[in-house]
Amino acid sequence: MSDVHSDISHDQHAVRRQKLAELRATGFDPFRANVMPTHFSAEAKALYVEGQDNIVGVTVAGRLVTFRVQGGSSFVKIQDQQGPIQLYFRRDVLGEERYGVFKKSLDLGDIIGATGVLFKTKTGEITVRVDAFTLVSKALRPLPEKWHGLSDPEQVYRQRYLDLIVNEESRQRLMLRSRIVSHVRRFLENRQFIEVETPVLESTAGGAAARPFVTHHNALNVDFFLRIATELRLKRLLVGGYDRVFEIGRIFRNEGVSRKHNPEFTMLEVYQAYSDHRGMMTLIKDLLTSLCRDVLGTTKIKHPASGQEIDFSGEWREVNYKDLIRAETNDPEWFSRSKAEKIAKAEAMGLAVAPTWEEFEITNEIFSKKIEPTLIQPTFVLKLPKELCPLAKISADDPTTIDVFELTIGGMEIAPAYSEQNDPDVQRAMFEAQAGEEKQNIDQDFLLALEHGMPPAGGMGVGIDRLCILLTGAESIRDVILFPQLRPGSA
RNA sequence: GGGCUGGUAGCUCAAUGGUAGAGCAGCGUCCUUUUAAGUCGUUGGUUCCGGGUUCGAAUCCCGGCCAGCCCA
Repeated sequence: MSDVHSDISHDQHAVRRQKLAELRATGFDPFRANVMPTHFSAEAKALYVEGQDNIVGVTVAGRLVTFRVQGGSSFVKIQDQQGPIQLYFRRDVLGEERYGVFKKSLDLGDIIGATGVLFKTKTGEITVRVDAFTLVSKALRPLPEKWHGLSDPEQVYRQRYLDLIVNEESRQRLMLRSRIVSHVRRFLENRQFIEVETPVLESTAGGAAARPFVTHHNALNVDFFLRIATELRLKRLLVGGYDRVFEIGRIFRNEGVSRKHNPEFTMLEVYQAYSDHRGMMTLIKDLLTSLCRDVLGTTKIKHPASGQEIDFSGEWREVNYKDLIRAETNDPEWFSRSKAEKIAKAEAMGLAVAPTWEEFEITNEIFSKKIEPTLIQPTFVLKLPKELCPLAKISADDPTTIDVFELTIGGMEIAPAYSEQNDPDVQRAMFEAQAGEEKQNIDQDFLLALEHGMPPAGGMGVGIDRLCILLTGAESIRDVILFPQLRPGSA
């Protein structure tokens, strides 16, 4: 090309558009073409019979991710949902014209279908020798580099599709999340739990202590809150006679983002009539060990933050909240100390506490900052102070604590569970104590439901995102959420 | 919200006040079992945005945007 100004070889977008235009000029439009694959990549490879080359025919389809041309024969790889499969193109099989189209019109990133027969290369890779191929989508933008992949975290999150194409680790990790959620569903369904869906838009946001998002319904002209928990809805279903019920639902909390927090996240809540928090301990242990066994294939997983190995087999530690506090403060009389003494000790331990804090908040600061991060192996923390969970039953042997556990693994709270409060009068009193001046925020309709009688029940919440962090060895919640929340910006 | 770090070619990264480079990708050759294929040649830049200092700024200063980490 003699005209310097028309040289577009440096502009990959323009080059690809030109290739598309040239294809269309021959009467072929890839965006009007399609292919009917007979197998996914892994399925196709599984059909190969050792020593039986060029017998089994398949049609596969996927994105071109490697491209190695060597004269009259070429190896490429395409990738589908199940991973990559190698294709082998030969000039003497395809003919001069089609082989020319293959070499000149296709680019990395294009989506193609190919029909051919399976064989094994001399290096032992099961490969499709291509008899025919079709371009079914032209990629007008180049893929990120094949070796280093895509590592800019901003682009990984904003353009997750690129991350999924080029970073095998991300693809596997996010696939694993789908399998984890699927397993949780099957596990609970096998135990007669019923999956339900409850409203995201609520007129009072209850069931947890968190700041809600507010939105507006135009036709009704009222504000709604996005739910911060599914608890109060699911308990209404216990009243309604659904004895075992669960929801895997998106929860919204209007708080900061961090390695462990996304403003919208997924929570499993499970309620089982005639059970209690001890029953929930058995349930969560069975659930997690079956997840390890059936999905991960191991009961020992690496915990990158601590360098330890978390072992899900064997007995799980059970320890009372108050005992952990007494040990950490080295003070058997901690719970009878004055507020001033508690503040002084907490500050001596390097914690920032404000004089306006309640005593249980000071104590809980010690738990969440000093103790929780050290609980790497699966640990049931039992008998929490009653102020921390106003929806649980008071312990029979200690009226300052409640019948709950918090399952902590890898230094993270994974699952709190309660013996659910079903006394409507006690529940009302606890709501009122918690609400203080904000009595209008009390969910009166929930209290009405309790007055109709709720069976005794165990209930549990499981943070699915945190569970996935743990089971996939991820370092951030953003790595187990397909599209994590970011500030609006252009990709 | 505060502190620290970063933003340079499509991607991964160099260039520490003096002509912005490399690898991969792209473009043009050679090559019929490759595995980050190889080979010869070659194009490509609003250095995140806006000001300022300077003879001269990717680099120093101020402001802003976005991201990551830590803290609240």
